[in-house]
Amino acid sequence: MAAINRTEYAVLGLLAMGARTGYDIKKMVEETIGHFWNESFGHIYPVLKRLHERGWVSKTTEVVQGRNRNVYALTAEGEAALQAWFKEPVAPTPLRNELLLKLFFGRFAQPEDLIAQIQAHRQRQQAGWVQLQQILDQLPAEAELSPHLLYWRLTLRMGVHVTQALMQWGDEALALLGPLTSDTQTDEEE
Amino acid sequence: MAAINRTEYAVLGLLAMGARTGYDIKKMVEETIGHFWNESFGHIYPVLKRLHERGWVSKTTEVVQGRNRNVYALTAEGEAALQAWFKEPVAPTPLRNELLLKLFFGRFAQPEDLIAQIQAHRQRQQAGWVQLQQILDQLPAEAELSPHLLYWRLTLRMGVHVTQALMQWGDEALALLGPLTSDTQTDEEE
DNA sequence: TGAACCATGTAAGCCGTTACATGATTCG
DNA sequence: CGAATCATGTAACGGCTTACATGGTTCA
Repeated sequence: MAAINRTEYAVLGLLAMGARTGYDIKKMVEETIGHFWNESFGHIYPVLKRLHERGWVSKTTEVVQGRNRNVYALTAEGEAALQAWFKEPVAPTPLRNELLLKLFFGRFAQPEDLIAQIQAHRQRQQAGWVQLQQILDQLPAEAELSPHLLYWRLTLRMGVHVTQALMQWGDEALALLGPLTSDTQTDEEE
Repeated sequence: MAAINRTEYAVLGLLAMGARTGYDIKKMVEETIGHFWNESFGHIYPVLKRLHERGWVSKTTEVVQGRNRNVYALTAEGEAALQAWFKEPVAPTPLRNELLLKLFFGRFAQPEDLIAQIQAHRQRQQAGWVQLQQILDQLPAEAELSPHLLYWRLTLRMGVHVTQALMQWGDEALALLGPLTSDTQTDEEE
């Protein structure tokens, strides 16, 4: 109940950054914050509606070539709400790490399955790392162009740090589980 | 829809580890997997009911001193389902990192607010790190007692790796944002 | 012509939390 | 006696995704 709807702030932020329509917002999510945030149409449109009712965004319906298009923009109230949000502590996200859950119950699994899980995990991190590096390498090209760059780099850097840590953990975990081949599972007294 | 209910597997796993009642499960969540998983009564009881209807757990009602107590246990089908789950790839968690969201829109914030956010984040990580170390230090004492220990250590080690990475990132971020004091915000053309 | 993109929205439904409701026992 | 713990469950509600429904434009 007290849970603040974070989608609202993602939408406000993207409108501040130049998004104009619901469709725009969805596209920008994918192109920019997609590495750590996702939104679906089914949520964006109702949120825009609610934001409008609350007076945080203005709504103008443009008719472009027979088609209707709803153009939204931040109002002063919306801007103030965004400002206030920056002062708000981040809402604790419910913890739910399925890999750790599987691992925690690892004693009931076949070691091969666990090893496969960790290897898959390591590969995902590896792929993510490569992608992050590519984006970071391309960033400086358009530097100075946008005052947002510093902040974008910051978010990417968190990705790099965490991804590296997860790869290192993966190596460590595999080294620890390596000795356990299928024979170890066989001792099943209680 | 295709999204598998992960709570079900958390419940199955905890029953395999000795939990007997809904209350037990909730308590064990807090005592063991609480660092990366949480469950509420309001979800556990319905899940147990569903699991029972599906035949994955057995249900026995004990009457202990006038009180009713529902004791659950894994059935063969439940055990098989748990086994199968270990082979299943982890379901991708919807990404939602509010700190990164705030940071990404950082250009619209007062740098002081962002710095405060990162400092708070760093302190949370620091506290978490200390806690993890304490748990890890106490673990070896009861080593050999439980075949689960290896796996528990693995989950704790991921916490250590990630927490360290987040602290390092925090330091880096603070160093980058430090130069930006309130004067920088003042240039507001556009 | 068909695919991809632009564009908007609703409905169904699960996931999950919080609050509510109840009541016994144990321990300080 | 009162707090903490054991114990079970429901109701309300919000968050969010998926699927459904629709239709125009652009480009290969």
